[in-house]
Amino acid sequence: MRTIFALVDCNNFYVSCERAFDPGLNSIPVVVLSNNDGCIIARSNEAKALGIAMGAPAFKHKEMFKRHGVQVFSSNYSLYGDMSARVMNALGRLVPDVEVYSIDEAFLLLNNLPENPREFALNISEKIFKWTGIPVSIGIGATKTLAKIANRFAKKHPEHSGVLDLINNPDFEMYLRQTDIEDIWGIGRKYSLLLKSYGVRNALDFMEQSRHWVESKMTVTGLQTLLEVQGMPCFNLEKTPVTNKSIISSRSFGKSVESLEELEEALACYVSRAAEKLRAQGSICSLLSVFVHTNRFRKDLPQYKNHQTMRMPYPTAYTPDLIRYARDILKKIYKFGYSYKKAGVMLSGIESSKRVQLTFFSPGPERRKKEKKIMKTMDMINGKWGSNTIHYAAAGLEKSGSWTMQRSMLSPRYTTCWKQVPVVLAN
DNA sequence: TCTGGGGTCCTAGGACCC
DNA sequence: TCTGGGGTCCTAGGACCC
Repeated sequence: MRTIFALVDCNNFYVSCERAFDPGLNSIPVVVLSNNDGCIIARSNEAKALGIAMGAPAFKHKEMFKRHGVQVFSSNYSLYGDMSARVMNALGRLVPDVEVYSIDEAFLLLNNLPENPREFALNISEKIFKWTGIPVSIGIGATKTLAKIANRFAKKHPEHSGVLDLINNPDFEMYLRQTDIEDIWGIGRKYSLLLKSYGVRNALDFMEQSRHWVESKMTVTGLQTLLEVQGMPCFNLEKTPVTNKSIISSRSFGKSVESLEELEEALACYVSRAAEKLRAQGSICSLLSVFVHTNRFRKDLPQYKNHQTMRMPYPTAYTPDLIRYARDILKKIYKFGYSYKKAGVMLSGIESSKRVQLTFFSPGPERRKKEKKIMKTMDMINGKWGSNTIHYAAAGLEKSGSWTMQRSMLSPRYTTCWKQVPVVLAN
């Protein structure tokens, strides 16, 4: 029995989330910006048609936004996260084997279907739209990589009605020929330049290369991509969510920051968030890294960046300890006289909190128990009443420092905040 | 004035050990 | 002048992804 993979991808996901609650946005150009309203990270088809590039800095487009009546939104991650969960849950009701791959993508297995995979996929996409208001495209192939390729065509060409099945497709070679080398999943900018320099321009060219040659140029990961394009699965469906091996929390600042005190405050906030994620996956960590850097785009200002990692005396998920260590590192890498634009922390050396390797320095069982209880209580309160309901004073009492984010065009939290739930007036 | 955030995997090279 | 051969572990950096 042959495995059939499908990739479900939400169309222009963040834009579609905004549209789901504001139909006035349909058929006009819409973009969503990154944190601090910095870059453009999602575009409606109308915005794409205006030539607005993914990742372009928003400030360079202000004029054209105005000229073309582009609707601009700050990113609203509570809304997108919740809408994503709705889509994934809906998929789970329709198909037994679902792998949530990213906030807007899921892989499915479509083996042993009673009907034709394409018909089945069309039905999925219709139901998802009906239940959540989010339009999706579905690509079907013998491997994940081929399903990805199919998905691009399903999305780009309306004649497919949002679904393309590449299995036993008579035009298979044509689709591969029309797939640029850099559009293959796993082949990025660097490798596509290299491959093109050898005349390998599209997925069909790539498919015809020898395993040995591809491995010698692109290591085993490239070889896996080759086999996948040739129809041999190297990547399976991963149903169980993986625990992260590293957790990063970092932000660019709303305005640049000079003082050690403000950096400490921002870092304490990032550490709190990272530690929350760490505990949520039932982990503890033994390595803590801190980094800071100035604004690399300001060529007129002196530049500085640095990072340092420390191994803690014993693995922990206890926020106050992590804040303390982060502050120690910061003091070592902080230099007076620079305008800092970004800082962050990374937790690594992650292991399960259930199998704690005790060391000579570990606190006694009584204290560990107490720390665990405090964290559990804090996480529970913040989970119930909203994040940051209680937090450490080190993270700043007034969230008004110049480091806090700018989000001047934020839509309401339609689905995750009672005060902002949309109201329908009947009369 | 204004340029995101968060991950994974692989490899090479150094430190260290016997 | 000549200076072993393996093995492991760790880290930094590069490539990729969304």
